[in-house]
Amino acid sequence: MVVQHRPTPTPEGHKKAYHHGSLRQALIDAALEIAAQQGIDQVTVREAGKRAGVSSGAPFRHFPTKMALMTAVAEEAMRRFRAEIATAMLEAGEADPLARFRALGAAYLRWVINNPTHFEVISTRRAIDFDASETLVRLNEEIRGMMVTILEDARRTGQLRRVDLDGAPLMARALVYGLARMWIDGQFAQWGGAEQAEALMQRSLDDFIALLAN
Amino acid sequence: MVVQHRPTPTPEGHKKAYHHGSLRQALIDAALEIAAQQGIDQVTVREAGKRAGVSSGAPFRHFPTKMALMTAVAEEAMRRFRAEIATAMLEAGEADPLARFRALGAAYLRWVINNPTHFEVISTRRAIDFDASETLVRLNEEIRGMMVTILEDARRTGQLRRVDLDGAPLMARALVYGLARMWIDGQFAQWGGAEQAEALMQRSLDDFIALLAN
DNA sequence: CAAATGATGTAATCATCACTTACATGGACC
DNA sequence: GGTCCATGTAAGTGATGATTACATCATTTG
Repeated sequence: MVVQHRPTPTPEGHKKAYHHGSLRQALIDAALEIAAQQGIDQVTVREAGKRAGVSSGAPFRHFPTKMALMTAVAEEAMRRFRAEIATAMLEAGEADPLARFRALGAAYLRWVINNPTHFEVISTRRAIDFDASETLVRLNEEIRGMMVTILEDARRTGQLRRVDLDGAPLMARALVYGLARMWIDGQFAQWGGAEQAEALMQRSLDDFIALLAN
Repeated sequence: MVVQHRPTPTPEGHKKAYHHGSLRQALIDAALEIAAQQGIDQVTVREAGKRAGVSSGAPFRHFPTKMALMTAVAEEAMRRFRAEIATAMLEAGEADPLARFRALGAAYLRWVINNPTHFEVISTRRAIDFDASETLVRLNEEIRGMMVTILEDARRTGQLRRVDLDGAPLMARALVYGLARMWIDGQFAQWGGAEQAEALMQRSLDDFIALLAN
């Protein structure tokens, strides 16, 4: 269920307050929930309002358009996505660059498999106004930067084969993004469920790293 | 404008016929046109009917739902896509397998860049019922089959490095699909227009082939 | 040839959606 | 206590997918 956000929790038995308290966040949470449960196209402003316990017009006090709401949803999703990757990077610690690259790719793909519709929101930019959100642009750039830095490290320590510095990051991004989108777009369906797909993806990642390695 | 399909052309001066003649194909063409001009989400059954010169209810005589219309649209798009790739394969002729693989990838990516919304229809399966269409399943499998065959040839002739037979095709697909979707999803926007994006993609393809090659 | 038939169109209608407008509520500040 | 204003409600607008009842006309058939 949707978590009710109230800075001053209503005591038991009190009648419903006219003002929600933190409707904005409640709407974002509700939209994330609808997306996860029923898919991105099933998210409606009305339903988000309903789950937050307000009327169909109330959300428009906080978001001028549905796209603005979905953009806020994307920011929340992107924060979670980046957090998962950052955690994996911390766990990878001082491993060699290609091992760190593998950890990053694996964390990326695992999050996508576990949160397909949330990844769809942030990757397919159809429902959001990506460039209007500094947060989205920054977080996206941070994730890209991590990958570039790792591959630079790999090159500096002589782990990379004969690919120039510009070539490897784009290739790596395209591969990981391609695997992720193949999952989102249902092109892994015939190969079984999430576990099997994740295994195939990680194997592809390993194959790629084997090609990259010196 | 939308081409009017009439098996028995109406003589000049005649009043408009009550029956369209080939409304089904006209609707598909109209939907393709709307998608190309205004994006996939702007396609409405009403507008497709309007461009075909019929009322808003007429399309439902030929397609039970909007999804059925979009599935037919996807079939037409997929036919064109496969035709472009098949032509490139013919032109590549008897070249060595990796050169043929490059030609396939380049043709794939070129078509995507020139027909972004049409590729979006067939890759993002959100608006269509992919599995319900034998045509879509077959054409998709044909394209995938071409790539697998080429990479098998490459392996047989000793062109491939140390990747097993299962690994290379998935990696190759994911890379090409990833580049294509990055374009569709607007992740190449900061790097310039279509020409520059195509150059970057083909360079990535070349880098990948260099890694694959023995 | 003329009537029956069925495919294919129209017009009107419905429910749902994003979004708007007019008004109601109640907390914060003086 | 009174005023202001952010935030909510209720009702309504126009677009859309889809349905229904009816109109038209090509084709078949006696």
